[in-house]
Amino acid sequence: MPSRHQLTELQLAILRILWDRHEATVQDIWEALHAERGLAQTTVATMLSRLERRGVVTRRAQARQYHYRAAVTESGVQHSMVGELTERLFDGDVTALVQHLLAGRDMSPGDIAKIRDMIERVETNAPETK
Amino acid sequence: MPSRHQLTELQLAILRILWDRHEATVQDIWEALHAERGLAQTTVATMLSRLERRGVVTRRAQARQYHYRAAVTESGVQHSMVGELTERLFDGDVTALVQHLLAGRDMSPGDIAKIRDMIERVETNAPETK
DNA sequence: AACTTAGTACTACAGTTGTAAATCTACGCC
DNA sequence: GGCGTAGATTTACAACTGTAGTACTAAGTT
Repeated sequence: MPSRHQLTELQLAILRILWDRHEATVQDIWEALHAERGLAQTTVATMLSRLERRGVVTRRAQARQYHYRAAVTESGVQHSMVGELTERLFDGDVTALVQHLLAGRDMSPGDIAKIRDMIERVETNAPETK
Repeated sequence: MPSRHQLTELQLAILRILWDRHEATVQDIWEALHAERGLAQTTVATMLSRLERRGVVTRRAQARQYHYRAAVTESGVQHSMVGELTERLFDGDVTALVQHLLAGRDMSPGDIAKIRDMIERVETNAPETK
């Protein structure tokens, strides 16, 4: 089990960029973010340093600049954060989470149909997977 | 849309208790929590005061004691927290979240079957709900 | 060799959380 | 009517986050 990731919105925004382009400098990330958020470059740099210290990203110095990479995978983070939420809000019951999604007005009939198809596919391909 | 709830593990633990019993004193909550967490009563009291200040719970004085109630519903919190997570991790795509759940090893075949049934029920009862 | 400059590191600060000790206060009892 | 006490309020503090200004440093430029 990979370590529990507890990441905030801004931290995730940064990670999303790193997942997208595999490697990026403070500049790159600042450019990608500052339109919507109007952050200073130093803010982004500070965040990246802290994430590096925590082991969430890695850096590599090149030509007077750091090049950052995500040290955690997107699906790993999804897994641990969804797991955490399921634990906290639905007492670990994944079906309760899905039930909640189906009951709310968050899904269109199209979405539901899509999920039905996904399930069909899963059950067909691995009907007996323990 | 109800306000965005951003609640931590301990805050949710407290809310879970309030949701369960509708109303509780600091004592009650402390008793329910201290076995697993070993918190001091004042810690619980501090948390409750802060939650009250934030409007997450309400209190009512009675016989030299406060009686607390949740000011937010469980499904409301679920809704906003799941929504937030879906936004942050799956770019708002609920089906991507479900896909993630189906792809991971978080679900047993029984869970999947259960979900299939849920969907069937939803689609049968409200096939044309816009 | 001095100057500019780009980029990093250091410092700072307010707000929140988890944690709890210390203190205040009103009741009920002798 | 003074006193113990149960519960609330106040105060405290370290860690983390978001935010960013300031300082430092090495590279290239003249």
